[in-house]
Amino acid sequence: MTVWDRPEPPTRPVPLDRERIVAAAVALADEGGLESVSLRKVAARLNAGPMRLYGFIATKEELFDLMVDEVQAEILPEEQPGDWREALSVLAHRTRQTALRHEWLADLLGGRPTLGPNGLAVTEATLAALDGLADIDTVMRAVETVSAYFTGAIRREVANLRAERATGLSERDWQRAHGPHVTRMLATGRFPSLSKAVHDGTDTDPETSFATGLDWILDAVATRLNRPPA
Amino acid sequence: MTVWDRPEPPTRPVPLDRERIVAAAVALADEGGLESVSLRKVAARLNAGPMRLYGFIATKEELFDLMVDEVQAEILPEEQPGDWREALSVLAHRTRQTALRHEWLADLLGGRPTLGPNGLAVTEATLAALDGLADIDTVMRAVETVSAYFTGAIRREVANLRAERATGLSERDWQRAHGPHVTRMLATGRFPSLSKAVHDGTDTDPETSFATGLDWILDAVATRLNRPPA
DNA sequence: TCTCATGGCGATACAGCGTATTGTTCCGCT
DNA sequence: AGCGGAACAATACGCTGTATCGCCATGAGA
Repeated sequence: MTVWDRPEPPTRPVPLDRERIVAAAVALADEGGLESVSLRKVAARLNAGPMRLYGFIATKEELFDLMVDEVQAEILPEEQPGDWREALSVLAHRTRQTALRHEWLADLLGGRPTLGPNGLAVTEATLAALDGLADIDTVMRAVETVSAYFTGAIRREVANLRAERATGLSERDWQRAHGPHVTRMLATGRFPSLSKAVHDGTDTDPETSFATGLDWILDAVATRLNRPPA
Repeated sequence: MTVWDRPEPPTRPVPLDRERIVAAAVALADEGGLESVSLRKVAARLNAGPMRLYGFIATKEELFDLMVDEVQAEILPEEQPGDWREALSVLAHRTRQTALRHEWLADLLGGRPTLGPNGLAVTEATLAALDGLADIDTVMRAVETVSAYFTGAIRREVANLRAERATGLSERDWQRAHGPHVTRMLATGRFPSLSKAVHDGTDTDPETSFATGLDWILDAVATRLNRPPA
């Protein structure tokens, strides 16, 4: 019985690990959004049956948690910059960029506490930026305020982006884009300030808008630091 | 053939309308969260088949939009208060309270543009509070910043609330509550600032935390107003 | 070297989902 | 009186997350 007679041993299935699973899930989400991530499709990408995944995750939500943690690795900058303000600003902007690269992240951002290694690292980096510049409680308030801001801002930005994509491609022209409905509503005269804003407002690009709001908030933070611990 | 002989006409089904549909959906969501809102269950509450709903909505997402707009009615205060700062503050706090009454709102907040009548009314009220106090673009930046903040803050608050509920009921004790995982991670020494924060930080109640961050931001807004139009 | 237990894995199954399609039934108009 | 059309119900399809079960390859022990 030579080698040639013996059949190859039945190919043991490619071993799986969380890394590969999460990578597949992220790829799917990048291509078709969160809702096109199904355990079946993820498994299929790895030539496995759906049930195989349950050795590594207990629930679909857990997979989402892993996905979030995975892309949070992209948030941390290579090197921490010098002053607290730049550090926070960089973290915020990198979070935004990550969310624009993985739009589904916007759906998950802030939805659950991020306790994974990368999530903790991001939190650590944020806290570290302000470490020693004020009492702990002030620091925490600052961190929470800043991150609440960019969570919300990113979410809205992505939401608007999708809405624009859905109605056609007009970036300008709220009115014509969002269909006659808004136009009609504004015409009722019940929303004078809104009408004025829509009519006269300059169309600021999202990035500057994001940066401006962030700057305001960092200003506010600045005034609470440095102030001696009373 | 008297009335008594004639059988009652076959009970025509109770007429449906969006209001009743949305009310049923909101009730369902209040009881069991967003994920327990299914078209079948909503319809069942109204003694109807699932397909009946499609006369009033085209898609489940539309139902969600209607639900959001419905509860946004709870945000508008009875009377607009005097100064811009209080107006914005009240709107933010009322949004928060609404989200605490309807936790599922946190899942939807900021997820899609709110173009319904109540949504527009809320936007109008927000813009109106600042109307005339600065050039339009500054006003818009302010509105967006403030609402990005409270969107994010509310989301996180609800997320934490759920996490606490899930792990048991300990409000304090991050560590023991979130299980050994966080404890172990902190013990690695890779997150010094975070450890310090968890260890030494006072446990601020969510409402004050929310209010404080909001105040900071309103301070920041204040410094951009009043400043004469250059 | 043979045997048996073990544990990973695939298949199957189930209940539920959103929605398309297809009947059916009744109302109001001509 | 009869008919057109709309409102409504039933059925069906493809998909979902997950529980369960039975198999079979592998490694340990005799």
